[in-house]
Amino acid sequence: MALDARLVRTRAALTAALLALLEQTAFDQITVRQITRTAGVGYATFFRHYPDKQALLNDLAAREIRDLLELAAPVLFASDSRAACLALCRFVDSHRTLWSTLLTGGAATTVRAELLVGAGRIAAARPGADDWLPADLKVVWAVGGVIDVLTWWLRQARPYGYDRIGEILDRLVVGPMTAGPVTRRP
Amino acid sequence: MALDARLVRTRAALTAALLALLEQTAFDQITVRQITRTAGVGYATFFRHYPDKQALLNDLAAREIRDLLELAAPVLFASDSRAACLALCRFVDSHRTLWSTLLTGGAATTVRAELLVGAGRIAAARPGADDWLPADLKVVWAVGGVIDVLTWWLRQARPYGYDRIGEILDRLVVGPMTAGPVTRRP
Amino acid sequence: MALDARLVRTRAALTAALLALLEQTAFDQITVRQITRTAGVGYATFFRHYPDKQALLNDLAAREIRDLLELAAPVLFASDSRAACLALCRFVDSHRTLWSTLLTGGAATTVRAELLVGAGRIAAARPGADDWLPADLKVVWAVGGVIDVLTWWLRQARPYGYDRIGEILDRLVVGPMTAGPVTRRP
Amino acid sequence: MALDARLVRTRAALTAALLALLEQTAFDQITVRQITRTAGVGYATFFRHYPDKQALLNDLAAREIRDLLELAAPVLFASDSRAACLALCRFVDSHRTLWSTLLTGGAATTVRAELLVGAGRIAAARPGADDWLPADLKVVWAVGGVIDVLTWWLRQARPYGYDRIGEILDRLVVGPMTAGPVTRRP
DNA sequence: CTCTAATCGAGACGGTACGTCGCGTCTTACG
DNA sequence: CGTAAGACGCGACGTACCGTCTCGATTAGAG
Repeated sequence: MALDARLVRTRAALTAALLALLEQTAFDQITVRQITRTAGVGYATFFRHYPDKQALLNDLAAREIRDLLELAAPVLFASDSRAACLALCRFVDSHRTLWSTLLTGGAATTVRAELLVGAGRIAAARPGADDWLPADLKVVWAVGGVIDVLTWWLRQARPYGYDRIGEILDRLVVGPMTAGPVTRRP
Repeated sequence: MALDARLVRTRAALTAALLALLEQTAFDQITVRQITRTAGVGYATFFRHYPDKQALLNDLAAREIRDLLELAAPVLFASDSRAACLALCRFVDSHRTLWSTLLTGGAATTVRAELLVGAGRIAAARPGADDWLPADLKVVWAVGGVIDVLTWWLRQARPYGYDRIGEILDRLVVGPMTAGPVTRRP
Repeated sequence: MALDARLVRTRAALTAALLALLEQTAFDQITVRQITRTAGVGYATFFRHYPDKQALLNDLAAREIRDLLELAAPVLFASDSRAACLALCRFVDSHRTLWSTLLTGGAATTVRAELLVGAGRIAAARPGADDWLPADLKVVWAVGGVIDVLTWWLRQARPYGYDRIGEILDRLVVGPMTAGPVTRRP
Repeated sequence: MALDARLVRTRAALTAALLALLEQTAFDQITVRQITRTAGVGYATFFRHYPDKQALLNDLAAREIRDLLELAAPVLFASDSRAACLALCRFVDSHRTLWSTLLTGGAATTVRAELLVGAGRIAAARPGADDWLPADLKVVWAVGGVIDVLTWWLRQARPYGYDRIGEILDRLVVGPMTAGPVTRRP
């Protein structure tokens, strides 16, 4: 059952190498050779663990995304959306470097797609009330909005506190979905 | 002043070919050879017009994006945001195939980035009131939201009317920026 | 009969340009574009005068070679071979730059072949006595030897006088063909 | 120390392929793709072994030329020049196909240059007596003469025996260098 | 503590696409 | 309305990377 120690070590090295490279370069521009050299691993060894580059990225992202979605799901349906948003931002804040890489680095497209799929699956399981907003647009909207705000946040040099972003998220993303028709400030 | 007729013809052929291919394949997967074959043009000829694949896409996207932004700009600042949203959607609707390709095809990332830059430039020229929402996040948010909704829209098999999407846009994107703090429906 | 004046001018320009370039570069490395630019002539114009690069070189070389052969022929058959050799060298000396280019530049192979053909034709017309040396080898030998010596001569920084080379030619090339079996110096 | 077996096999295949093609085509007209296809080797693989076409030819020629020069050197300096010439011709005769390709095929220019360099190096090591014939001209002359005669020989349909050519070589090339001033047959 | 099988490094290899260059043709705009 | 300029199709170049493969050389973990 327990995996060979070398196996674990090599995969960790590859994952770490990809993350390191993603901080500098777009995913598409990274070559397998760069990854293996950075990881201090033989070139062919890469393919003994992953069928290709994309598989490594997926493996890497999938784990984190699964965790994030467990926190993000309530954002869509929670009764207390503000608390949910705050929890979400606190999670991202505590994995700041990783998520910074995932969202602002070259993997953004993959992560966005992966998140959409995950969120869609969750939403499908909880059919919401019939609404002025189609259900799947709701998902696209929520995921897109969250990613946009988080990406912006993680790009800031002196970042805002997670509580402030949580509040912004709540107002920008959740608000208009639950709120009634637009009402202007006086 | 007038350009050589062959020059115009070739560039048009290349642009059309790329668009055609983008409907089927992700931009990164398209090869220059596919483009030139589709365009009925010699391989090397491509490089006499564009330094590389990306340049052709940029050239193609930049034109449409410029037009779109002239319509989209008011969305951020118009007093009558609903009318602005409707105009925006009507424009996209009347170039449906093209924008469908640009947003749902392989060029999405480029178009998003390009739109962000353009919108950022416009926004910078009009310093808004100091707000609970940072100015650049506002831009990211608005552009991201518009793209997300439009992308979803263009992906629908039997699309909604542009007027309905315009209203959704107004409520989802513009609403929370101009509205006061979240107010729940009773 | 009289050729168009422009025609003559263009051909002269092309010929001169090729010669100029041959001083620096091997013939194979010279491009038609270089030639036309150097000649101050449109690219396509080249092909209105010569079917390709080689044709220009042939045209250029053929004329000089014809002249040279009229002097060189006697070398093979003259009763006074020394005088013939001297005449040959005097001719080359008086066209030193041109022949320097032809023999030490990139056209050497062509010139050698062209000379062989010319000399062969002359030799065929004058069937020599049956000999220990096959007639066609005689031609190859004589032409090769003359070219080798001349090439070496033209490459010298401070060249020998043409009279000295004439004498060397006589001893090296003509001597063994006319002389009896090898006789060593005591 | 021992080279990878695949490496050896591939290089041998490439060398053989080039030789085969050289029998039909001038070196300049041969493409790397022809070579690799003939060798049954991937195109890019060629460049893992040789920086370009010329390098393969050099590699191929250099080996044979080294062997030849070890036999040819005595021609210049041997006391018994006739025996040396015979040995030289016997060597070429026993590698007839290869040398036929090298001298009468498209590689002639390269081989001639390569031979000149090699012979020059050997001659430089043995400063000869001060002579009426400059030392370096002597080398040019000897190498050129040997090549001319051998080339002619190898081109003959029904070739002369190597002994006859050896004698001719001796009389044509060696004779005039060692003999005194020209003496005519009575 | 050994033995054996899994894992590894190294890198050659067949492919495919790249972007460049030169040839020789053929169209075009201009004088 | 003819001609110089140059766009074009073609195809070879040399480079880069992919994913496969074959080598030995460790080296982990079961006996």
